[in-house]
Amino acid sequence: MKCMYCGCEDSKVMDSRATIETNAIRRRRECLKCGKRWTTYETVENTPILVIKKNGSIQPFNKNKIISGLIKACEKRPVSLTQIEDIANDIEKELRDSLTQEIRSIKIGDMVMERLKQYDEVSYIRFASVYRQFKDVSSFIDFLSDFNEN
Amino acid sequence: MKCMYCGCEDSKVMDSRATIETNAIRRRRECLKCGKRWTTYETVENTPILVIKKNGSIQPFNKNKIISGLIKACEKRPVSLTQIEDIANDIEKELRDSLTQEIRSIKIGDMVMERLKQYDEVSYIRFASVYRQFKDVSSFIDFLSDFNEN
DNA sequence: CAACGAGGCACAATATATTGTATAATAGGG
DNA sequence: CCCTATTATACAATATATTGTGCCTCGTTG
Repeated sequence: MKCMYCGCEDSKVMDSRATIETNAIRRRRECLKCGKRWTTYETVENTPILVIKKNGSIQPFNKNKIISGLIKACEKRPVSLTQIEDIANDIEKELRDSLTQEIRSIKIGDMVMERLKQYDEVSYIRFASVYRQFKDVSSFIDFLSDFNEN
Repeated sequence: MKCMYCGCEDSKVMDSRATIETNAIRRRRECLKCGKRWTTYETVENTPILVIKKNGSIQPFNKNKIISGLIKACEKRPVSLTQIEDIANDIEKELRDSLTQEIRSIKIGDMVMERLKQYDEVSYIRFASVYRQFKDVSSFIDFLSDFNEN
């Protein structure tokens, strides 16, 4: 592996240990040229999560779409960015764990609502009212999906 | 490494190749028990970037703080989420490449302004005007830092 | 539709990583 | 401030990964 300091092409492993969950391997590497050391992690490939929108088109899942929607819904409300990130991370984790190939955008909309309700009723209601113009709540996530192309 | 399918503790490497940039190693693994295969990547550890706020306190850099600030500044403006992400990613990359230990929040504020100006003058001006109440532009990033604790 | 690039698969010879054991340093929690 | 968890470091014996070559498939592109 290339040295992250001098750019030298070769490095050797000084130590390698499994992490607690054994889901990753931590290695301590040393550059063969400059002798500097650094740490690497070997982790399972993050296969993109694909989302099927209501019109049938497919888009890669984008956590920031959820975050941006929640930021607007929670403006001036006691929901911190950290909590918003938690919600989005939690949803991503659940989607990855589900192992389902087909994830429908309607499902993601439901997951956002379900979690937001637990954090702040007002944001939840605002969330619903802001997007009242949509036929149903699930359309919201399609709106988020479209945000990319505006 | 643990099998991502059956949870078995052991797997072996079938194939390992350096990626184009030699910044990572891609391995093809096979579970010794269930025989299923998957791909892993060994990459350099993402060491947290630490930001020194104006009052001297230190916080980990959080890309989402930049994104959330830009989302508000670019509402109803022709700046897409993708472009906002590009700005934030570009800043993170520059910070990582700088190898500077000390990154002051004022610097990040400047970097955001500099890039936003290139994307959309109106958002840039709004950005400046919204935060006019602060003594100077650089205080904005401290505001973002505080968003976590609101 | 042909060309191309990327990824998956296989094999064999060689070089290198892994693992246990042990000590020290550091950061976070109580 | 101490206890604990995590990471860094070292060493030695053993097991395993790496690398070149070649072929196939799939998706993208001109």
